[in-house]
Amino acid sequence: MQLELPKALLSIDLLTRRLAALSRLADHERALLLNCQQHFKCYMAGSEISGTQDQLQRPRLIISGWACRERIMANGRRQLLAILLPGDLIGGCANQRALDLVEVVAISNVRVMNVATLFRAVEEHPDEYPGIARGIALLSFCEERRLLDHMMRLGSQPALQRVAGFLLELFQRCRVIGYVSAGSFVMPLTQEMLGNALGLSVVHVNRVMRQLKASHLIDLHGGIVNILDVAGLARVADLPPQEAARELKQCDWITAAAG
Amino acid sequence: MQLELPKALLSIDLLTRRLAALSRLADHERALLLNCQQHFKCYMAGSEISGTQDQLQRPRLIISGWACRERIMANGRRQLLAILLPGDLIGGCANQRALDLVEVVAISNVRVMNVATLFRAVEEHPDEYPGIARGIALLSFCEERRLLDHMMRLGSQPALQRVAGFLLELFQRCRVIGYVSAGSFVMPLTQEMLGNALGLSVVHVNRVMRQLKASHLIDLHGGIVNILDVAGLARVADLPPQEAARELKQCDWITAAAG
DNA sequence: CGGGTGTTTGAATGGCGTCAAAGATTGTGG
DNA sequence: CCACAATCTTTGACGCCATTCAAACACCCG
Repeated sequence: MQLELPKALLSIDLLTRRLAALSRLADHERALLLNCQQHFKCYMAGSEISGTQDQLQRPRLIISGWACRERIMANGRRQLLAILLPGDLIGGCANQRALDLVEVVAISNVRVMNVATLFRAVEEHPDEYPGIARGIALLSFCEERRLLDHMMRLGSQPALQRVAGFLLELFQRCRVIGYVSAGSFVMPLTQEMLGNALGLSVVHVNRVMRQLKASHLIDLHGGIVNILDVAGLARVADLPPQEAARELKQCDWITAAAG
Repeated sequence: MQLELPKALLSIDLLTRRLAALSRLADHERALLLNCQQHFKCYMAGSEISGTQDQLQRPRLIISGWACRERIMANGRRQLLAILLPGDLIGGCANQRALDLVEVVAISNVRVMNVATLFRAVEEHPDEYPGIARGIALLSFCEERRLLDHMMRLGSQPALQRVAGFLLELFQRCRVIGYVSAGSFVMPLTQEMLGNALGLSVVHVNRVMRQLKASHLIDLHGGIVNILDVAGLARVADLPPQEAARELKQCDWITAAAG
């Protein structure tokens, strides 16, 4: 499924894919994306990618690995507000978003690429790159929408549906970026992190996972999640079926390009 | 505390105050705000101010009354994502925010004012009205920050601290717009609505309120909340003291103008 | 091999939801 | 003005979902 291409091509291609799934890109826009290759940077799992202090957030693209936006309360509890996957953007929102003041931490080893020159080019000539501008705005829009979805989980759903909905979201997002094969994807989240994201204790996350496994909805071994029954999972998560496939349009784009 | 001024002056003054608290306004910017008086519209308590369908969200300012952004799950549960007070804006975010796709419902009777011409003027001549543009962006920023705060409550706090923190937020916001007198403000939220906002049952909201009253932190009669001990409430809500007074800068502006 | 980290399971406690029913409050019409 | 309905608040009893504590079990790495 993953072709062996030069690393740089693959990485910028990731952004091109995501943008193209959300917006129409002209040829000169694709060319700009290719020209904006910049230096990479790696972060070890657990290290801070972007802190609360950093005033000027440089726009960066996650190339590989998982990260999260996390806030820590005075009582010491951590809350993961969002999970960031390859193809997601950090920072770079001209009109400051509150989300950009939240600490970003690497979950697994993470490679990011600076996309400051790309952003500058688009900001300075917005009329020349309308497709990219629109795509970037939509990426931000999608993240905000996911944030609201997560808020609904935390406020109005019991543990089982929370976990089911969350796994489904991760599954669909991984599909979009081509990280799902045969219904499985690698999930580098410990159950403690899942708990911190979902407002549940480690122990109870474990129990719920067991329940989902027993219901033959998912399978889970060694950090690899296998979604056995998407529709069933969506039913448990209390999602309208249309909602469950919301990001599927992007997915279609990917699969068409791959086929 | 509330002077008897012509209604129209008071209403546009509300926006001027909020913007001035966040950004420096030049004289011609204040003049623009005065010139952008537009027709008002009233909504009965419980009616929908802005639906999910409305594609083109007109920017509107809440002049009086409370509203909320609410989403309803497939299982029928309501989740109030945000409370909107006089001086808050609905819609009008050029680059679509996901929040603007959430239904806005009037809690009490609500009067809103169309601010489309103001927004258009600022969008078409951004260099001419930098203060207003910045102020509007910051208003949106503040709402997003409150959204994240609320998410922290839902995900990482038990009932008592949730309610305490929420009441404190409402208190501070009411102060900023001059709706607090002698530590009290009118809160037109039923305990059921509080529950829907905080992810708690009506019954349990009631119990927690009783507990807060017994601790002499708040008093509550006939829809009027009296905050007896701000610091104590902040302690219960597990907020760092500095955080509790976060919007106080705006408050200072108001009190200085009133004094 | 041993230590560290993550997973899994049990038992006990408690926070919070549900059910039910009795006040309190407000608004409406006679 | 009172009567009545409707809505909201308050309280008790009960049960379940989820947390906590504790300990055993797996896995990875030096």
